[in-house]
Amino acid sequence: MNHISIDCVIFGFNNNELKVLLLHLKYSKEYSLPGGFLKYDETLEQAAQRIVRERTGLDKLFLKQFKVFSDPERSKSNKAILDADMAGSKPDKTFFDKRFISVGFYSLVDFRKVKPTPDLFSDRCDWVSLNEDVSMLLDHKQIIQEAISTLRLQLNQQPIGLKLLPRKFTMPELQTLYETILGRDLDRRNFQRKMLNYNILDKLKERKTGGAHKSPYLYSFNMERYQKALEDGLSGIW
Amino acid sequence: MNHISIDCVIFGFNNNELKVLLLHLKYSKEYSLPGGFLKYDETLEQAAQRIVRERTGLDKLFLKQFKVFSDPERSKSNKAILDADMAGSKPDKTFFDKRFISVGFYSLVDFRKVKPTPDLFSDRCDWVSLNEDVSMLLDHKQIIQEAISTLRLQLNQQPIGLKLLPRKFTMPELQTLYETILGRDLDRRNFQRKMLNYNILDKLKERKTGGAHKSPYLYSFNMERYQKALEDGLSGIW
DNA sequence: CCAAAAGTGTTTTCGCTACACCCATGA
DNA sequence: TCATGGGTGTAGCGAAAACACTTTTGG
Repeated sequence: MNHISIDCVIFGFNNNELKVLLLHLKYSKEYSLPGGFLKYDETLEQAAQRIVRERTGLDKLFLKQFKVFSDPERSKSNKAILDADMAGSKPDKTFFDKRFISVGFYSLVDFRKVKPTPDLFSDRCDWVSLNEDVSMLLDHKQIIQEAISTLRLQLNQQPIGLKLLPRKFTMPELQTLYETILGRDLDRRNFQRKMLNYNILDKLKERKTGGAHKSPYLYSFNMERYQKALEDGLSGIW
Repeated sequence: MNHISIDCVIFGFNNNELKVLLLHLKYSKEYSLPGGFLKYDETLEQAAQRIVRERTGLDKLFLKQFKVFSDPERSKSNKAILDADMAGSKPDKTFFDKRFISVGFYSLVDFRKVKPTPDLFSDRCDWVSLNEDVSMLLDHKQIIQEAISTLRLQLNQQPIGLKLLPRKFTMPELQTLYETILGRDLDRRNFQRKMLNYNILDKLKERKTGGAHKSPYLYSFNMERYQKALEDGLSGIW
Protein backbone atom coordinates (compact mmCIF):
# COMPACT_ATOMS: atom_id res chain seq x y z
CA MET A 1 0.00 0.00 0.00
CA ASN A 2 1.18 3.47 -0.80
CA HIS A 3 1.59 6.21 1.73
CA ILE A 4 0.61 9.67 0.68
CA SER A 5 2.60 12.42 2.23
CA ILE A 6 2.77 16.13 1.71
CA ASP A 7 5.85 18.30 1.55
CA CYS A 8 5.58 22.04 1.84
CA VAL A 9 8.09 24.49 0.46
CA ILE A 10 7.37 27.61 2.48
CA PHE A 11 8.89 30.68 0.91
CA GLY A 12 9.63 33.88 2.74
CA PHE A 13 11.44 37.03 1.67
CA ASN A 14 13.74 38.80 4.05
CA ASN A 15 16.85 40.90 3.88
CA ASN A 16 16.51 40.88 0.11
CA GLU A 17 16.83 37.11 0.00
CA LEU A 18 14.36 34.38 -0.81
CA LYS A 19 14.28 31.84 2.02
CA VAL A 20 12.68 28.51 2.75
CA LEU A 21 11.40 27.41 6.15
CA LEU A 22 13.06 24.12 7.07
CA LEU A 23 13.15 21.74 9.99
CA HIS A 24 16.49 20.64 11.37
CA LEU A 25 16.19 16.96 12.27
CA LYS A 26 17.42 15.90 15.68
CA TYR A 27 18.81 12.57 14.67
CA SER A 28 20.16 12.93 11.19
CA LYS A 29 21.31 16.55 11.55
CA GLU A 30 19.87 17.25 8.14
CA TYR A 31 17.29 19.74 7.08
CA SER A 32 13.87 18.57 6.02
CA LEU A 33 10.85 20.18 4.43
CA PRO A 34 7.86 20.47 6.72
CA GLY A 35 5.59 17.61 5.80
CA GLY A 36 3.02 15.17 7.01
CA PHE A 37 0.37 12.71 6.08
CA LEU A 38 -3.07 13.04 4.68
CA LYS A 39 -5.84 12.30 7.13
CA TYR A 40 -8.80 10.32 5.99
CA ASP A 41 -11.33 13.10 5.70
CA GLU A 42 -9.04 15.88 4.57
CA THR A 43 -8.37 17.20 1.12
CA LEU A 44 -4.71 17.60 0.25
CA GLU A 45 -5.19 21.33 0.52
CA GLN A 46 -6.55 21.07 4.05
CA ALA A 47 -3.69 18.82 5.08
CA ALA A 48 -1.16 21.26 3.67
CA GLN A 49 -2.83 24.12 5.53
CA ARG A 50 -2.56 22.12 8.73
CA ILE A 51 1.11 21.35 8.20
CA VAL A 52 1.96 24.92 7.41
CA ARG A 53 -0.05 26.21 10.33
CA GLU A 54 1.84 24.01 12.75
CA ARG A 55 5.22 25.36 11.58
CA THR A 56 4.36 29.01 11.14
CA GLY A 57 1.50 29.71 13.54
CA LEU A 58 -0.38 31.21 10.60
CA ASP A 59 -3.66 30.20 9.11
CA LYS A 60 -5.24 30.52 5.69
CA LEU A 61 -1.97 30.86 3.90
CA PHE A 62 -1.46 30.87 0.20
CA LEU A 63 -0.74 27.31 -0.89
CA LYS A 64 -0.43 25.70 -4.26
CA GLN A 65 0.11 22.14 -5.41
CA PHE A 66 2.93 21.90 -7.87
CA LYS A 67 4.00 18.29 -8.38
CA VAL A 68 3.70 14.74 -7.11
CA PHE A 69 6.93 12.88 -6.42
CA SER A 70 6.49 9.17 -6.86
CA ASP A 71 9.83 7.57 -7.69
CA PRO A 72 9.90 4.33 -5.68
CA GLU A 73 13.58 4.98 -5.01
CA ARG A 74 13.02 8.39 -3.48
CA SER A 75 12.61 7.14 0.07
CA LYS A 76 15.81 5.17 -0.29
CA SER A 77 18.06 7.88 -1.59
CA ASN A 78 19.23 8.72 1.88
CA LYS A 79 18.52 5.42 3.46
CA ALA A 80 22.05 4.59 4.49
CA ILE A 81 22.29 7.82 6.40
CA LEU A 82 18.90 7.35 8.00
CA ASP A 83 19.67 3.83 9.11
CA ALA A 84 22.89 4.91 10.72
CA ASP A 85 21.66 8.07 12.33
CA MET A 86 18.30 6.89 13.51
CA ALA A 87 19.43 3.64 15.09
CA GLY A 88 17.80 3.39 18.48
CA SER A 89 15.93 6.62 18.07
CA LYS A 90 12.25 7.24 18.41
CA PRO A 91 10.78 6.77 14.93
CA ASP A 92 10.22 3.21 13.85
CA LYS A 93 13.16 2.14 11.73
CA THR A 94 11.05 0.22 9.25
CA PHE A 95 8.90 3.27 8.74
CA PHE A 96 11.30 4.69 6.21
CA ASP A 97 11.45 1.46 4.23
CA LYS A 98 7.95 2.00 3.02
CA ARG A 99 7.20 3.75 -0.18
CA PHE A 100 6.19 7.37 -0.07
CA ILE A 101 4.32 9.31 -2.64
CA SER A 102 4.58 12.93 -1.82
CA VAL A 103 2.54 15.83 -3.06
CA GLY A 104 4.58 19.01 -3.23
CA PHE A 105 3.00 22.30 -2.23
CA TYR A 106 4.56 25.69 -2.19
CA SER A 107 3.46 28.44 0.12
CA LEU A 108 4.14 32.15 0.12
CA VAL A 109 4.23 33.90 3.47
CA ASP A 110 5.05 37.23 5.03
CA PHE A 111 8.38 36.48 6.65
CA ARG A 112 7.85 38.79 9.60
CA LYS A 113 4.61 37.19 10.68
CA VAL A 114 5.97 33.67 10.96
CA LYS A 115 6.86 32.05 14.28
CA PRO A 116 9.05 29.13 13.23
CA THR A 117 8.11 26.11 15.34
CA PRO A 118 9.98 22.78 15.33
CA ASP A 119 8.12 19.48 15.53
CA LEU A 120 8.83 16.33 17.54
CA PHE A 121 11.59 15.15 15.25
CA SER A 122 13.43 18.40 14.92
CA ASP A 123 15.42 20.62 17.23
CA ARG A 124 15.13 23.77 15.18
CA CYS A 125 12.93 25.42 12.60
CA ASP A 126 15.00 27.82 10.50
CA TRP A 127 14.71 30.12 7.58
CA VAL A 128 17.38 28.96 5.14
CA SER A 129 18.49 31.14 2.28
CA LEU A 130 18.43 29.54 -1.14
CA ASN A 131 22.07 30.45 -1.54
CA GLU A 132 23.10 28.34 1.43
CA ASP A 133 23.96 24.80 0.48
CA VAL A 134 22.81 22.70 3.40
CA SER A 135 22.46 18.95 3.67
CA MET A 136 18.90 17.81 3.13
CA LEU A 137 16.73 14.76 3.65
CA LEU A 138 15.91 12.46 0.75
CA ASP A 139 15.05 14.35 -2.41
CA HIS A 140 13.99 17.51 -0.62
CA LYS A 141 16.64 19.60 -2.33
CA GLN A 142 15.21 18.61 -5.68
CA ILE A 143 11.68 19.37 -4.49
CA ILE A 144 12.75 22.90 -3.62
CA GLN A 145 14.25 23.33 -7.05
CA GLU A 146 11.01 22.24 -8.68
CA ALA A 147 9.10 24.66 -6.50
CA ILE A 148 11.26 27.54 -7.65
CA SER A 149 10.85 26.58 -11.28
CA THR A 150 7.11 26.59 -10.79
CA LEU A 151 7.24 29.92 -9.02
CA ARG A 152 9.12 31.38 -11.96
CA LEU A 153 6.61 30.09 -14.49
CA GLN A 154 3.67 31.33 -12.44
CA LEU A 155 5.08 34.71 -11.61
CA ASN A 156 2.45 36.42 -13.73
CA GLN A 157 -0.45 34.20 -12.75
CA GLN A 158 -0.10 34.05 -8.99
CA PRO A 159 -0.11 36.78 -6.35
CA ILE A 160 3.53 36.23 -5.60
CA GLY A 161 4.50 39.76 -4.67
CA LEU A 162 1.41 40.25 -2.58
CA LYS A 163 1.93 37.16 -0.49
CA LEU A 164 5.67 37.40 0.05
CA LEU A 165 6.00 41.04 0.95
CA PRO A 166 4.75 42.93 3.97
CA ARG A 167 1.81 45.23 3.42
CA LYS A 168 4.09 48.20 2.80
CA PHE A 169 7.18 47.72 0.71
CA THR A 170 9.48 49.65 -1.57
CA MET A 171 9.89 49.34 -5.29
CA PRO A 172 13.51 48.13 -4.96
CA GLU A 173 12.33 45.40 -2.61
CA LEU A 174 9.72 44.24 -5.08
CA GLN A 175 12.31 44.32 -7.82
CA THR A 176 14.80 42.26 -5.84
CA LEU A 177 12.10 39.71 -5.19
CA TYR A 178 11.43 39.42 -8.90
CA GLU A 179 15.12 39.24 -9.66
CA THR A 180 15.63 36.50 -7.11
CA ILE A 181 12.84 34.37 -8.47
CA LEU A 182 13.86 34.92 -12.06
CA GLY A 183 17.54 34.54 -11.35
CA ARG A 184 18.56 37.55 -13.40
CA ASP A 185 18.85 41.30 -13.14
CA LEU A 186 16.19 43.68 -14.32
CA ASP A 187 16.46 47.30 -15.32
CA ARG A 188 15.43 49.46 -12.42
CA ARG A 189 13.57 52.09 -14.45
CA ASN A 190 11.82 49.71 -16.82
CA PHE A 191 10.77 47.57 -13.91
CA GLN A 192 9.21 50.47 -12.12
CA ARG A 193 7.37 51.72 -15.17
CA LYS A 194 6.00 48.32 -16.04
CA MET A 195 4.88 47.65 -12.48
CA LEU A 196 3.15 50.99 -12.18
CA ASN A 197 1.45 50.50 -15.54
CA TYR A 198 -0.24 47.41 -14.22
CA ASN A 199 -2.10 49.84 -12.01
CA ILE A 200 -2.16 47.47 -9.08
CA LEU A 201 -0.01 49.45 -6.67
CA ASP A 202 -0.88 52.36 -4.44
CA LYS A 203 1.96 54.79 -3.89
CA LEU A 204 1.93 55.86 -0.25
CA LYS A 205 2.90 59.25 1.12
CA GLU A 206 5.44 57.65 3.44
CA ARG A 207 9.01 56.82 2.64
CA LYS A 208 11.15 54.13 4.15
CA THR A 209 13.75 55.75 6.39
CA GLY A 210 16.77 54.24 8.05
CA GLY A 211 18.53 53.11 4.90
CA ALA A 212 21.93 54.55 4.16
CA HIS A 213 20.79 56.41 1.08
CA LYS A 214 17.94 58.27 -0.51
CA SER A 215 14.74 57.06 1.13
CA PRO A 216 12.47 55.16 -1.23
CA TYR A 217 8.70 55.49 -1.35
CA LEU A 218 6.49 52.83 0.15
CA TYR A 219 3.85 51.06 -1.92
CA SER A 220 1.06 48.67 -1.14
CA PHE A 221 -1.02 46.43 -3.35
CA ASN A 222 -4.44 47.62 -4.33
CA MET A 223 -6.21 44.38 -3.60
CA GLU A 224 -9.22 44.97 -5.79
CA ARG A 225 -7.30 45.89 -8.89
CA TYR A 226 -4.63 43.26 -8.26
CA GLN A 227 -7.18 40.51 -7.98
CA LYS A 228 -8.81 41.58 -11.19
CA ALA A 229 -5.51 41.87 -13.04
CA LEU A 230 -4.42 38.38 -12.00
CA GLU A 231 -7.50 36.85 -13.53
CA ASP A 232 -6.09 37.56 -16.96
CA GLY A 233 -2.49 37.20 -15.85
CA LEU A 234 -0.14 40.12 -15.74
CA SER A 235 0.81 40.31 -19.36
CA GLY A 236 4.40 40.36 -20.36
CA ILE A 237 7.44 38.22 -19.92
CA TRP A 238 10.05 39.22 -17.39
CA MET B 1 -6.12 3.89 3.65
CA ASN B 2 -6.07 6.00 0.54
CA HIS B 3 -6.18 4.64 -2.96
CA ILE B 4 -4.09 6.36 -5.53
CA SER B 5 -5.46 6.32 -8.99
CA ILE B 6 -4.48 7.96 -12.21
CA ASP B 7 -6.74 9.58 -14.76
CA CYS B 8 -5.46 10.38 -18.22
CA VAL B 9 -6.87 13.05 -20.46
CA ILE B 10 -5.65 11.97 -23.88
CA PHE B 11 -5.91 14.75 -26.41
CA GLY B 12 -5.98 14.23 -30.13
CA PHE B 13 -6.59 16.64 -32.97
CA ASN B 14 -8.62 15.59 -35.97
CA ASN B 15 -10.93 17.17 -38.47
CA ASN B 16 -9.97 20.52 -37.02
CA GLU B 17 -11.35 19.57 -33.62
CA LEU B 18 -9.70 18.84 -30.31
CA LYS B 19 -10.85 15.48 -29.03
CA VAL B 20 -10.43 13.35 -25.92
CA LEU B 21 -10.12 9.59 -25.89
CA LEU B 22 -12.80 8.17 -23.59
CA LEU B 23 -14.08 4.79 -22.50
CA HIS B 24 -17.78 4.08 -22.71
CA LEU B 25 -18.72 2.04 -19.65
CA LYS B 26 -20.77 -1.07 -20.15
CA TYR B 27 -22.85 -0.80 -17.02
CA SER B 28 -23.43 2.86 -16.39
CA LYS B 29 -23.54 3.92 -20.06
CA GLU B 30 -21.38 6.86 -19.15
CA TYR B 31 -18.05 7.93 -20.50
CA SER B 32 -14.96 7.64 -18.31
CA LEU B 33 -11.39 8.81 -18.58
CA PRO B 34 -8.88 6.01 -19.05
CA GLY B 35 -7.42 5.41 -15.64
CA GLY B 36 -5.92 2.89 -13.33
CA PHE B 37 -3.95 2.27 -10.20
CA LEU B 38 -0.36 2.73 -9.31
CA LYS B 39 1.58 -0.51 -8.98
CA TYR B 40 4.02 -0.89 -6.17
CA ASP B 41 7.24 -0.41 -8.08
CA GLU B 42 6.08 2.13 -10.64
CA THR B 43 6.41 5.86 -10.71
CA LEU B 44 3.23 7.75 -11.50
CA GLU B 45 4.70 8.54 -14.88
CA GLN B 46 5.30 4.89 -15.65
CA ALA B 47 1.79 3.98 -14.57
CA ALA B 48 0.36 6.71 -16.78
CA GLN B 49 2.42 5.44 -19.72
CA ARG B 50 1.05 1.98 -19.13
CA ILE B 51 -2.54 3.19 -18.99
CA VAL B 52 -2.19 5.23 -22.12
CA ARG B 53 -0.42 2.42 -23.94
CA GLU B 54 -3.27 0.03 -23.22
CA ARG B 55 -5.84 2.40 -24.72
CA THR B 56 -3.89 3.71 -27.69
CA GLY B 57 -1.40 0.99 -28.58
CA LEU B 58 1.30 3.64 -28.49
CA ASP B 59 4.36 3.85 -26.33
CA LYS B 60 6.53 6.67 -25.04
CA LEU B 61 3.85 9.27 -25.38
CA PHE B 62 4.00 12.80 -24.13
CA LEU B 63 2.50 12.88 -20.65
CA LYS B 64 2.29 15.55 -18.04
CA GLN B 65 0.98 15.64 -14.49
CA PHE B 66 -1.34 18.56 -14.00
CA LYS B 67 -3.27 18.22 -10.77
CA VAL B 68 -4.17 15.93 -7.92
CA PHE B 69 -7.84 15.54 -7.12
CA SER B 70 -8.33 14.74 -3.47
CA ASP B 71 -11.75 15.92 -2.41
CA PRO B 72 -13.09 13.12 -0.17
CA GLU B 73 -16.49 13.68 -1.75
CA ARG B 74 -15.33 13.17 -5.31
CA SER B 75 -16.00 9.43 -5.40
CA LYS B 76 -19.49 10.08 -4.13
CA SER B 77 -20.57 12.69 -6.63
CA ASN B 78 -22.11 10.09 -8.86
CA LYS B 79 -22.70 7.48 -6.24
CA ALA B 80 -26.45 7.29 -6.60
CA ILE B 81 -26.11 6.58 -10.27
CA LEU B 82 -23.36 4.06 -9.69
CA ASP B 83 -25.32 2.21 -7.05
CA ALA B 84 -28.32 1.93 -9.30
CA ASP B 85 -26.54 1.06 -12.50
CA MET B 86 -23.97 -1.29 -11.14
CA ALA B 87 -26.27 -3.37 -8.99
CA GLY B 88 -25.48 -6.98 -9.67
CA SER B 89 -22.69 -6.17 -12.08
CA LYS B 90 -19.11 -7.29 -12.00
CA PRO B 91 -17.19 -4.68 -10.02
CA ASP B 92 -17.45 -4.93 -6.28
CA LYS B 93 -20.10 -2.49 -5.14
CA THR B 94 -18.20 -1.39 -2.08
CA PHE B 95 -15.18 -0.62 -4.22
CA PHE B 96 -16.55 2.76 -5.13
CA ASP B 97 -17.26 3.67 -1.54
CA LYS B 98 -13.58 3.99 -0.82
CA ARG B 99 -11.79 7.21 -1.10
CA PHE B 100 -9.85 7.91 -4.25
CA ILE B 101 -7.04 10.31 -4.73
CA SER B 102 -6.46 10.73 -8.38
CA VAL B 103 -3.50 12.20 -10.16
CA GLY B 104 -4.51 13.84 -13.40
CA PHE B 105 -2.25 13.53 -16.42
CA TYR B 106 -2.76 14.94 -19.84
CA SER B 107 -1.31 13.37 -22.93
CA LEU B 108 -0.88 14.70 -26.44
CA VAL B 109 -1.01 12.20 -29.25
CA ASP B 110 -1.07 11.99 -33.02
CA PHE B 111 -4.69 11.15 -33.66
CA ARG B 112 -4.01 9.04 -36.73
CA LYS B 113 -1.62 6.69 -34.96
CA VAL B 114 -4.00 5.73 -32.17
CA LYS B 115 -5.90 2.44 -32.12
CA PRO B 116 -8.63 3.05 -29.53
CA THR B 117 -8.99 -0.05 -27.38
CA PRO B 118 -11.71 -0.58 -24.74
CA ASP B 119 -10.95 -2.27 -21.43
CA LEU B 120 -12.87 -4.89 -19.46
CA PHE B 121 -15.41 -2.45 -18.11
CA SER B 122 -16.15 -0.66 -21.35
CA ASP B 123 -17.79 -1.58 -24.59
CA ARG B 124 -16.24 1.19 -26.66
CA CYS B 125 -13.26 3.49 -26.75
CA ASP B 126 -14.14 6.67 -28.62
CA TRP B 127 -12.71 9.97 -29.56
CA VAL B 128 -15.13 12.54 -28.19
CA SER B 129 -15.06 16.09 -29.38
CA LEU B 130 -14.89 18.73 -26.66
CA ASN B 131 -17.99 20.31 -28.13
CA GLU B 132 -20.07 17.21 -27.49
CA ASP B 133 -21.74 17.22 -24.12
CA VAL B 134 -21.76 13.60 -23.01
CA SER B 135 -22.55 12.14 -19.62
CA MET B 136 -19.43 11.36 -17.63
CA LEU B 137 -18.36 9.38 -14.58
CA LEU B 138 -17.74 11.12 -11.25
CA ASP B 139 -15.85 14.38 -11.66
CA HIS B 140 -14.26 13.43 -14.96
CA LYS B 141 -15.87 16.31 -16.79
CA GLN B 142 -14.23 18.70 -14.38
CA ILE B 143 -10.89 16.95 -14.76
CA ILE B 144 -11.03 17.49 -18.51
CA GLN B 145 -11.77 21.16 -17.96
CA GLU B 146 -8.74 21.47 -15.69
CA ALA B 147 -6.62 19.73 -18.29
CA ILE B 148 -7.65 22.23 -20.94
CA SER B 149 -6.94 25.17 -18.67
CA THR B 150 -3.49 23.77 -18.04
CA LEU B 151 -2.95 23.20 -21.74
CA ARG B 152 -3.86 26.80 -22.39
CA LEU B 153 -1.45 28.10 -19.76
CA GLN B 154 1.36 25.87 -20.97
CA LEU B 155 0.84 26.49 -24.65
CA ASN B 156 4.14 28.33 -24.82
CA GLN B 157 6.08 26.01 -22.51
CA GLN B 158 5.15 22.59 -23.83
CA PRO B 159 5.55 21.00 -27.28
CA ILE B 160 1.83 21.08 -27.87
CA GLY B 161 1.82 21.54 -31.61
CA LEU B 162 4.56 19.01 -32.11
CA LYS B 163 2.82 16.24 -30.23
CA LEU B 164 -0.72 16.76 -31.47
CA LEU B 165 -0.07 17.13 -35.17
CA PRO B 166 1.24 14.63 -37.68
CA ARG B 167 4.79 15.14 -38.86
CA LYS B 168 3.67 17.19 -41.81
CA PHE B 169 0.92 19.70 -41.34
CA THR B 170 -0.33 22.95 -42.80
CA MET B 171 -0.29 26.37 -41.24
CA PRO B 172 -4.10 26.58 -41.13
CA GLU B 173 -4.16 23.28 -39.25
CA LEU B 174 -1.68 24.56 -36.70
CA GLN B 175 -3.69 27.74 -36.35
CA THR B 176 -6.95 25.89 -35.79
CA LEU B 177 -5.26 23.86 -33.08
CA TYR B 178 -4.17 27.02 -31.33
CA GLU B 179 -7.60 28.57 -31.73
CA THR B 180 -9.27 25.49 -30.30
CA ILE B 181 -7.05 25.41 -27.25
CA LEU B 182 -7.34 29.11 -26.66
CA GLY B 183 -11.02 29.26 -27.40
CA ARG B 184 -10.79 32.29 -29.64
CA ASP B 185 -9.99 33.27 -33.20
CA LEU B 186 -6.60 34.44 -34.31
CA ASP B 187 -5.63 36.53 -37.28
CA ARG B 188 -4.44 34.25 -40.07
CA ARG B 189 -1.60 36.46 -41.27
CA ASN B 190 -0.34 37.50 -37.88
CA PHE B 191 -0.39 33.92 -36.71
CA GLN B 192 1.70 32.81 -39.62
CA ARG B 193 4.25 35.56 -39.22
CA LYS B 194 4.61 34.99 -35.49
CA MET B 195 4.98 31.24 -35.91
CA LEU B 196 7.58 31.60 -38.62
CA ASN B 197 9.48 34.14 -36.54
CA TYR B 198 9.97 31.55 -33.85
CA ASN B 199 12.14 29.84 -36.41
CA ILE B 200 11.07 26.38 -35.35
CA LEU B 201 9.30 25.30 -38.52
CA ASP B 202 10.68 23.95 -41.76
CA LYS B 203 8.65 24.88 -44.80
CA LEU B 204 8.50 21.87 -47.10
CA LYS B 205 8.43 21.91 -50.86
CA GLU B 206 5.22 19.89 -50.88
CA ARG B 207 1.72 21.20 -50.69
CA LYS B 208 -1.33 19.50 -49.33
CA THR B 209 -3.61 18.54 -52.19
CA GLY B 210 -7.17 17.27 -52.17
CA GLY B 211 -8.68 20.27 -50.41
CA ALA B 212 -11.33 22.20 -52.24
CA HIS B 213 -9.22 25.32 -52.54
CA LYS B 214 -5.72 26.61 -52.98
CA SER B 215 -3.36 23.97 -51.74
CA PRO B 216 -1.51 25.03 -48.62
CA TYR B 217 2.17 24.37 -47.95
CA LEU B 218 3.22 21.64 -45.58
CA TYR B 219 5.47 22.33 -42.63
CA SER B 220 7.26 20.21 -40.11
CA PHE B 221 8.85 21.06 -36.80
CA ASN B 222 12.58 21.51 -36.71
CA MET B 223 13.17 19.40 -33.64
CA GLU B 224 16.51 20.86 -32.70
CA ARG B 225 15.44 24.47 -32.82
CA TYR B 226 12.02 23.72 -31.32
CA GLN B 227 13.57 21.98 -28.34
CA LYS B 228 15.89 24.86 -27.75
CA ALA B 229 13.13 27.45 -28.09
CA LEU B 230 10.91 25.66 -25.59
CA GLU B 231 13.57 25.86 -22.93
CA ASP B 232 12.95 29.57 -22.66
CA GLY B 233 9.30 29.31 -23.59
CA LEU B 234 7.95 30.74 -26.79
CA SER B 235 7.59 34.33 -25.84
CA GLY B 236 4.37 36.16 -26.34
CA ILE B 237 0.80 35.91 -25.30
CA TRP B 238 -1.71 34.46 -27.70
C1' DC C 1 31.15 66.22 0.59
C1' DC C 2 30.80 62.06 -1.51
C1' DA C 3 29.44 57.39 -2.59
C1' DA C 4 25.60 54.82 -3.37
C1' DA C 5 20.82 54.32 -3.88
C1' DA C 6 16.53 56.11 -5.64
C1' DG C 7 13.43 59.22 -8.41
C1' DT C 8 12.32 60.51 -13.09
C1' DG C 9 12.37 61.02 -18.51
C1' DT C 10 13.64 60.28 -23.54
C1' DT C 11 14.80 57.79 -27.65
C1' DT C 12 14.74 53.87 -30.36
C1' DT C 13 13.46 49.53 -31.60
C1' DC C 14 10.60 45.67 -32.06
C1' DG C 15 6.48 43.09 -32.06
C1' DC C 16 1.71 43.02 -32.34
C1' DT C 17 -2.54 44.59 -34.62
C1' DA C 18 -5.37 45.60 -38.27
C1' DC C 19 -6.05 45.55 -42.68
C1' DA C 20 -6.02 44.45 -48.55
C1' DC C 21 -4.70 42.29 -52.45
C1' DC C 22 -3.61 38.46 -55.33
C1' DC C 23 -3.44 33.41 -56.42
C1' DA C 24 -4.90 28.58 -56.76
C1' DT C 25 -8.30 25.05 -56.68
C1' DG C 26 -12.35 22.06 -57.23
C1' DA C 27 -17.08 22.40 -57.76
C1' DT D 1 -16.18 31.07 -63.59
C1' DC D 2 -16.56 31.82 -59.12
C1' DA D 3 -16.62 31.08 -54.23
C1' DT D 4 -13.54 29.91 -50.91
C1' DG D 5 -9.41 29.36 -48.74
C1' DG D 6 -4.51 30.27 -48.80
C1' DG D 7 -0.17 33.05 -49.79
C1' DT D 8 1.97 37.47 -48.98
C1' DG D 9 2.84 42.65 -47.68
C1' DT D 10 2.36 47.17 -45.17
C1' DA D 11 1.22 51.15 -42.03
C1' DG D 12 0.54 52.45 -37.33
C1' DC D 13 0.73 52.01 -32.61
C1' DG D 14 2.21 50.75 -28.16
C1' DA D 15 5.14 48.33 -25.13
C1' DA D 16 9.81 47.19 -23.92
C1' DA D 17 14.79 48.00 -24.10
C1' DA D 18 18.53 50.99 -23.69
C1' DC D 19 20.22 54.67 -21.68
C1' DA D 20 21.49 59.66 -18.43
C1' DC D 21 20.69 62.98 -15.33
C1' DT D 22 19.24 64.70 -10.91
C1' DT D 23 18.09 64.15 -5.91
C1' DT D 24 18.54 62.40 -1.36
C1' DT D 25 20.72 60.23 2.39
C1' DG D 26 23.96 58.63 6.07
C1' DG D 27 28.55 58.18 6.92
